[in-house]
Amino acid sequence: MLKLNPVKPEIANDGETQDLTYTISELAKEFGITTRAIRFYEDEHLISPERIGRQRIYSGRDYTRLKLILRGKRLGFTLADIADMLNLYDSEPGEKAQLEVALVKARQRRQSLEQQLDDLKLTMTELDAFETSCREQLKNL
Amino acid sequence: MLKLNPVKPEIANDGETQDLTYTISELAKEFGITTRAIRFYEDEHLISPERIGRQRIYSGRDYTRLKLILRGKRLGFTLADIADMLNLYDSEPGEKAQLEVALVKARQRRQSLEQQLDDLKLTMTELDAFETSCREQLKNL
DNA sequence: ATTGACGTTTACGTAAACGTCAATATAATA
DNA sequence: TATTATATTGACGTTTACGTAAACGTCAAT
Repeated sequence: MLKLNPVKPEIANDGETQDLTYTISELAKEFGITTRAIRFYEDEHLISPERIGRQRIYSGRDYTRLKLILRGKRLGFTLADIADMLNLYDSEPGEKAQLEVALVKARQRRQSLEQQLDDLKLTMTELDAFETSCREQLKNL
Repeated sequence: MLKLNPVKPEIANDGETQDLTYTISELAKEFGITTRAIRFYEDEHLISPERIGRQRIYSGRDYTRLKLILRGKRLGFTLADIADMLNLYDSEPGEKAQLEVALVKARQRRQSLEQQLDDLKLTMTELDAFETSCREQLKNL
C-alpha cells in the first residue's frame, strides 16, 4: 500500500488530531462500520474525503463528521437530517440573513431534540416501574 | 356506520378511558397517521384489535399501545424493537425464569436508552454552542 | 511473475415501513 | 332505496440505508 500515513502516532487520542489521515478501512474498523457504508455517506454528500488518484484519504475533519453521523443515527435521524445538521454547522454565514436562517434551523433542531428528551424520560420512567414490579414479584416467590 | 361507539363522551381525556372504543379512522386522525400504517402495525403484531365482522374495533389498550409505538418511533426504534418492548410489558410472567428474562431485557433496554441520553446531551450541548456563536456573530455586525 | 491485501467503480439486491391504487363490502344518510 | 362515506383486502410501488457480488487497479512481498 502507498504509505499514506507514514508517522501515525501510536498514542491513544480521540482521532481528531490535526493532519492525521486515515484510509477507509481504518475508519471502518475504528467505528465498527463497513467501508460500503462510508462510501455511501460520500455518495450522499455527508463526507468528501481527499483523493490521491482514486484512493480516498480521510482527514481529522472527516473523522469528526463520521462521528457525528453515527451519533445522529443512534438518535434515529435520517441521513438527510444529518446532512442538514452538518451543513448547518460548517456553513460560513458571515451575512446577517444567513446567520438568521441558521438560528431558525437550530431552533427547529432543538425542538426535535427536546421532544426526544421528553420521550426518552417517559420511556425510562415506565421501564423503571416495570423493573421495580418485576423485582417485587420475584421477591414474592 | 354501525353504532360502535354510541356514547362517546365529548370531554377531553387521554383517550385511555375504559370501555371506550375507536374506529381505525378515529385513531388515524387522533395520532396523525394513516389507516394504512395502523393496519401495518397489526400485520406486524403490534396491535390486535377486536373485530365485528371484518371491521376493526380498537380498545383503550390498543390506543395506549399505539401511543407507545409512536413514541418508540420518535426515539428511532424499529418496529421489531418496539414489538419486543410491548411484548415485554404485557407478558404475564408469574414464573421465576420468565421474570428474570424480563429483567435482563429491561436492562438491555436501559443501556440503549442511556446511550441515547448521552448522545442527546452531547448533541444539545453542541447546538447550544453553535447558537451562541451565531448570536455573537450577529451582535458584531 | 504471481500472490495477497486492500482499494475502486458499477450495478443489482434487500429489508423496513409504509404509500397508493383498485376492487369490493358494509354502513350511514338523504 | 339510492347514494354517499367509510372499511377491508390484496397487490404493487417507493424510499432509506446499505449489502453483495463482479471486475478491475495498485502496491508489497515472494
